[in-house]
Amino acid sequence: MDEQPRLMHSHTGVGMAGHPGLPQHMQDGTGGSDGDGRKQDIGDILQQIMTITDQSLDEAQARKHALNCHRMKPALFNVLCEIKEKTVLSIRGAQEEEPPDPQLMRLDNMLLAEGVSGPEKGGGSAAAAAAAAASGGAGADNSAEHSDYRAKLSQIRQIYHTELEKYEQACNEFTTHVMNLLREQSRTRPISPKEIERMVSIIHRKFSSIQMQLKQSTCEAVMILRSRFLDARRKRRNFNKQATEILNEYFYSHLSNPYPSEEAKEELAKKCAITVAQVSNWFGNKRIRYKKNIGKFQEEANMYAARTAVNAANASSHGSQANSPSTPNSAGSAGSFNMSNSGDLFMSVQSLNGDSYQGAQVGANVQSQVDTLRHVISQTGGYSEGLTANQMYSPQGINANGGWPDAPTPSSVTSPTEGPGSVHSDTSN
DNA sequence: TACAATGATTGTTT
DNA sequence: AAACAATCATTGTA
Repeated sequence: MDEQPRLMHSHTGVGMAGHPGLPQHMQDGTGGSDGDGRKQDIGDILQQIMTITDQSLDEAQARKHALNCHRMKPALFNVLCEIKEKTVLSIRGAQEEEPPDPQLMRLDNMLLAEGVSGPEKGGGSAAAAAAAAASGGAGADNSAEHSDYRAKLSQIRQIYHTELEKYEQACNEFTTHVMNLLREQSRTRPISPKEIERMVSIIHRKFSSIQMQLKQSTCEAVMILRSRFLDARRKRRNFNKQATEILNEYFYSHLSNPYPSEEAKEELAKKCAITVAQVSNWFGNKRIRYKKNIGKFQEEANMYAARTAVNAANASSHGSQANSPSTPNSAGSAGSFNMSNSGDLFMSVQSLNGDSYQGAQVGANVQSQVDTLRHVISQTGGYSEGLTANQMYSPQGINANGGWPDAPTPSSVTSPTEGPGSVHSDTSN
């Protein structure tokens, strides 16, 4: 590729350097035609080359100086530069364009997004927020983990920045060194400023490839950190007792249709201090595990049913005795709704024994009361054995293939009345 | 330490 | 898009 220029360098270099010391017949160009003479000249030149290392520094400097002062030197030098420019640049010109490396851009983007590069504080908190969102956890109880995560991240960040700085410094040092060297040599060797620039850009490219390795390993470290700290599956915490109770109360009081609407989920999430997604997960898990082994959950079901029944009974008796609006817990309308539907409620319960019961056609509040009262009946009637209770629950709640009846969810049918208020009244206490 | 319980994820189905 | 089913990984307990 650059064989030609290199040959030219060495040739001209030797020729020029040896110029002051050449035999006279070479210098005035008279001995060129003589074959024996030429051989002799070449022998002389070789001899000079061989002894070049024996020269003292002063001697070399003197030769250099003589060379620089030669009257033909500037013109000749320019010509050499020109020739070199043409050959070298035309060869290398093609590969000059450097398209932005997509991988490098990807790494840069990721480092920026993770808060490793970019502004210190904003980046860090943004990453932490993103992490919080990704993990889907409640902000309050894993803030400790997040601070731990942030600490580790800033550690990575610090290493990254010191390394990056080191690389940059080394790159600059090396660049200036090479530039000085080239500039120095350019006085005796045909090196144009353009070529120096080119050399610098080559150096920068080399160093940036080293930087890319640094970025890559930093990205890997961040990914490992993320998976370690933020993979919710690894870091899961059981919900606290209260949250579990709230969820279970809702589940067992809506046993025939345990599909909370979006509003209900939001309300539950709020009450349990968890996310809506977690509520959905919980209900998904609960439904499937309940269905898989109803017997196992019998005791739990009875317990929650009894508890909710007491609440329901209290509410009913209060209503019939004084017809008072409601407890402070439940909104006035919800309370009166329950009250006014108490008649329907018992009708529904009566019809429970028949096949005509259609959960979807009954208001959700009524439905929850029905679910509750099933348990009440099972308890007060002395049906404490699992088998009897199973007979109470499963035929209505779960269809032949094991799923819940394909009834519309409360939200689609009764959301105006069901919503947060009803959740509240169902699960309060 | 083994095992059950449990929250989350993933892939499939509806 | 939501639900289901299977599975993973952690937590709690005997």
